[in-house]
This record gives sequence, structure tokens and C-alpha cells, in this order.
Amino acid sequence: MAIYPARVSIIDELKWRGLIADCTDAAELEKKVAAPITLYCGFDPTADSLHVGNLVPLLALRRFQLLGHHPIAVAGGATGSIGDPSGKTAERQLLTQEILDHNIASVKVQLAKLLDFETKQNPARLVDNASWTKGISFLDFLRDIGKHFSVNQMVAKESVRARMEDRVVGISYTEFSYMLLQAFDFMVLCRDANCELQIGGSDQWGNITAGIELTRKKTGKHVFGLTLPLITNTDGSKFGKTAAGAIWLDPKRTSVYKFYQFWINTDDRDVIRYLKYFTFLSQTEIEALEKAHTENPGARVAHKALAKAVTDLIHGENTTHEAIRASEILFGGELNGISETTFNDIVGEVPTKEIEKSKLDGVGVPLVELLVHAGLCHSKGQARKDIEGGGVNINNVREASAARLVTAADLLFGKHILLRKGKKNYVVVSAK
RNA sequence: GGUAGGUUAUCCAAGUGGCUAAAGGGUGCAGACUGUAAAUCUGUCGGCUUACGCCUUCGAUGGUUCGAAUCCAUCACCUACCA
Repeated sequence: MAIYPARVSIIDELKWRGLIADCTDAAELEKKVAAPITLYCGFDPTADSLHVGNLVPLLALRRFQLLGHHPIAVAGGATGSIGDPSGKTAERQLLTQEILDHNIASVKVQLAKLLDFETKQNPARLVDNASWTKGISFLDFLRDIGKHFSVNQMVAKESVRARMEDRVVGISYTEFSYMLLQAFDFMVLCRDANCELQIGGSDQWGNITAGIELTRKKTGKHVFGLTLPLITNTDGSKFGKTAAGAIWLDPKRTSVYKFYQFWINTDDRDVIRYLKYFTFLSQTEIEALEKAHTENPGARVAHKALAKAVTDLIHGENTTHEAIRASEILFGGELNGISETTFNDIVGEVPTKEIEKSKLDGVGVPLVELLVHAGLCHSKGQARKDIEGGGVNINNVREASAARLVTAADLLFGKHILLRKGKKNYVVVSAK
């Protein structure tokens, strides 16, 4: 798994990638990482899949591992049941235990895919913080942990202060206590696993420093914190969100094709930055891509490299290859003369809907109905407007008549109809 | 606690009795151009509907009126100034 020469310092590696937002005692930490250290990052199971926003800290763990360090991924069974107020403007609904259990199980699978648990030297570990919190009584926790926290300091932390200043929303005692639990995690991991560094998103700064202090008070050990930057799109929109919602790592939520497309559609101005953030390509490779991109942005070499690298990483090379193939076919131009085998490459990659073959007999099905059925338009009225606006294509041929009926004659290879709305929204409708 | 102002669609924001599903801008969606870009230009932009049209919306609840986002009352929240 080791790719980089061993002499490369993880700090230098993160620095050139622009992945260090802040860190405690930089000079001392730099010395510390000359030898392998143990570090951790927590992931709260707020959904049953991680999304691209979680990728930066997760990949950071892997970067550490590649350079010989010992990563621990903590699934937040305990912290997730409380809810982190950091960066949140409102109190959240608590998840039920069943949902939580389900989420943890799913997230664990995803974490496991990106870290190496088999390597002899520095295998990754995956633990659930519920395992060390559930045996502790409330009274013990208050006496052993709570005593080390000053409410005055807690109130001053950004995550809490923001919520306290907002009189309407406020913050519950439950969320207020979140940082104690996360601090406790760090202390336990330091004590039991000799974990000396916690990493996380920049919104985790307050929680991390709380953990550092608690660890010092309880164990006398000097531990470190490092935060990663919040990813921002140059155009000001939120990274990882599209109109359709978040981009998830779970292919059931976000298809591999869509995932690939998400990265392909990265803004020109962001693409080099994202190569550094989200891929393991070397500095030399990225610099070469940057050069190519600057010279001829239209070729989108950097975009393709980014999309391929990230999709490979998350979904594996085989499925990535299929997604690339489908993208090439759909965006490659003419559909004319395409072979059935080639066409089959895109079936299943692109969202695919079924329709009963008998419906296409005789007069056929109104196109507007088919568009709604395919999920491309949410109502017949909308479908009509889209057609009249010239936004709808059947088998890559524009259809301008809202009265159009779709019949068996439109089937490609007697099986499929390729519908497109706009430039990029494809659905294959299969007759059966 | 006092006084003044405010609460409009996905967001900002105009509208102060009928011509208002409600100006303008943003976002979104679609089109042209292009590189599956950016910028620019065009169309569309509460919901359903082939259409006629129907339904829902202007903080909440009641009221006045043939007719209310618009007037009145009560309540809730927000902002500013005063204390």
C-alpha cells in the first residue's frame, strides 16, 4: 500500500495539498510525526452512508496510513446519539436507536473500504465509541470527566456560543454536553491505544482542543490536534451538494455514473485544488495536470483525472470503467449506428425505468406521460413546458411536439428508449 | 416595560381594497453559444391540467366588505430607538 517514499513527512504532504486548516503546537507535532504515531478521526452516523463531504478527513486518515502511521476510525455510536452542535444552527432531532444501529453498521462498511486493515505494519482500526461509554454511569462521568470542564470555557467555544446567542433556537443540555463525550474519546484512545493526534474538519476545532485539555489533565500526556479545511466551491455554492441533494458514497443512493459525473462537472477554477484534496496523485502528476489544464482547459484532462481517481477509490476500477464508458457514449455525440452491445453499456449505468411493452402497441404512450414515468419531469404540465422549450430528446433526437406519442417503433434494438431532458439528464426506458 | 417599524412565493424584495398567482432581482429549470465549462443572451419559474379552467399562497386566528396580501381586532415572532 505504501506509495510515497518513507522519508516524506505527513505534514509536508498535507501542507502542499492545502489540507491543513489549523493545528496545535506545529513545531512539536512535526517532530512527533517523524516516527509513526497513532491518530484518530471520528465519524458520526447521521445517515446510513457517508457523503463526499466526509471524504477529506477520511482520506486524510489514509494519507497518514500510507506514510506509516496508525489510523483509528471512530464510528460515533455514542456521540452520534447526542448530536454535535458544531456548525449547526438548530437543535436536531435525536435518531432512534434502530436507525443509529443501522447507520453505524453501514458507515463501518464504507470506512473499512478506504483503510487498510490487513497490513502487518500499521493496520487501521475501527472502533465504536459506544463501547467505552455505555458502561459508565452518569454519576461517574460527572465526577471523573465533568469535573475537568469549566462551563465558562465551554460557553466561550464557537459552537456553543453561536447557539447561545441565538435566543430563539438555543441549545439543549444534551448537545451542550457533546464536547465532553468527544473529549472523553480522545482521552480514552490516548490512554488505551496511545493515540496522540486527533484530526477532523475545521468545525471540530473546539471539540478537539477540549479533548487535548482533558487528556492532559487526566493522563498528563501532551497530545495534538489538526484540522482540515472546509471545502468551498469557487462559485460560492456548497461543496458536495447538487440540486438533487448530497453526493453519497453509497452507490444505492448516488449511482456510480452520477458520482463520476459529479466530479466531471467540477468548476475549472476548483479542479486542481480538488485533485490535491481528493486524490492520491503525486505532486508531479498534479502539476502536469495543472499545466495541461491551463494550456487547454477545453480538453478537461484534469476533470477526467479527478473523476476517475475519486471514483476508482470509492467504487473500484471496474465499475468506474463502466461509468466512464457510459459517459463517453452519452456525451460522445451521435447515437446513430451505435451497436447494441455498446448501447447495453449505458443501460443500468444511467437511471433505468421499465415499462410494459404492450403499452407501446397501437397508438402508444404520450411522451409527457413517459417523461413523468421516467422521473425526468414531475408533472405532465412541466413535461409539456420542457418539450415546448426544446429540452427533450428521444434517442438523442429533439422532440418539439408535446402531443408526441411514443410507440414500439421508437424502441432501439426493440428494447430501449433513451430519453434526455436538458443536456445531461438521461433515462433509459426499457420495455418488457 | 415604552415607542416606531416589520413578517409576501425556494431566497431577497415591491405591492397598501377589485385590472394580483402577486412587480423587480437571485437561485433553479430549459434554449443559443461553448468544453457535459465560465461569461453573455433568450424563455420559464405556486400546484394540477391538452385546454376552458380548477386548487393553494402574502406570520396565525377571527372580523368588516359584493370583493382583502391590502381595512379592523387579538396573538406570535423579528428589527430599531428609548428605559
